[in-house]
Amino acid sequence: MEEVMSLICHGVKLVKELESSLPEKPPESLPTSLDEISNTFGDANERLKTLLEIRNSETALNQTKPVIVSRANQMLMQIEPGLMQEYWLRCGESTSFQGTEAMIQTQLIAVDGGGGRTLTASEGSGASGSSTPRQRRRKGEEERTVLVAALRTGNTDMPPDDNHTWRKYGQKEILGSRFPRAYYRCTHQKLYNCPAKKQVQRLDDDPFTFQVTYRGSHTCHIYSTAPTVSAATSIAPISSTTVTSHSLDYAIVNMADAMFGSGVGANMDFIFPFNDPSQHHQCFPRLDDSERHK
DNA sequence: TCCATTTGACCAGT
DNA sequence: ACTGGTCAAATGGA
Repeated sequence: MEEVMSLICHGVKLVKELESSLPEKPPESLPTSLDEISNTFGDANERLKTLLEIRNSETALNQTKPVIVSRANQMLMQIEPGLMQEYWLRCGESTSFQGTEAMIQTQLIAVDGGGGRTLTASEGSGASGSSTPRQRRRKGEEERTVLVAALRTGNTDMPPDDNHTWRKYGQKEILGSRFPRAYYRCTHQKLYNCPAKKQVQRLDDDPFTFQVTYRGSHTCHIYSTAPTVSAATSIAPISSTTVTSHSLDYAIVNMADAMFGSGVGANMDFIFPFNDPSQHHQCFPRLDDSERHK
């Protein structure tokens, strides 16, 4: 891990050097510098992915509860203590910071098949005489569980904004849990038949961490092309296999954006796979009330 | 009036 | 029988 840290640190240093020398730097020398930065971060990224894969497989084998540590934060603090502090200061209390904090997910802790099923119209007739059958969880339905840090400011009861609009449709006391579980569905469920849902629950042993389980994917489209990095940096990547490493990617790009301006992160596409269509959110971003459909 | 949230009840799965 | 997921009526805010 130290190796990865030093690589990231080196990459950050290179970016800083490039930034400071940018005005007088001849354009011909830019590709070399960018290549060097690209290789450094790319190497760190690859090593980090390998490490995290090993770690995740160990977790799965041990069947132990994941340690709730904002690992990316800790790592970055280790790299350069002042860096994170400056990053936070630059971000202040802004939404982007909260989103980033939210995105610093620590582990992909579960992908299971679920136990329920979806009733068909014919078999759902028993639901208290209701004309519409109750939708139950699909067996084998895609499910991604991530841990996100609670907001330290504002309403800490709310899960961090993930740039989607969710409507709460239920809350349950869960046996053995100190905190209730909240159930959300996509606001556009009816309008666009969007099946995306999420469950949010505080962890018993760490009330400042939410366990967020996403089910279904958004079908309410807006992006006809790839979203910009500024969008990507404020939207948590949703993938059953790449959540952890990409979160770190986003965190690092966010830091770069905050440290060096929004352009830097955008220029880091070559390092982090924002161009991967599977990473694109397809749901509408939050709309102002005035813009919301009536 | 519309929309989001709350909350008790219902129901499928185990 | 118990638990978790969902529904839907009631309520409140804009």
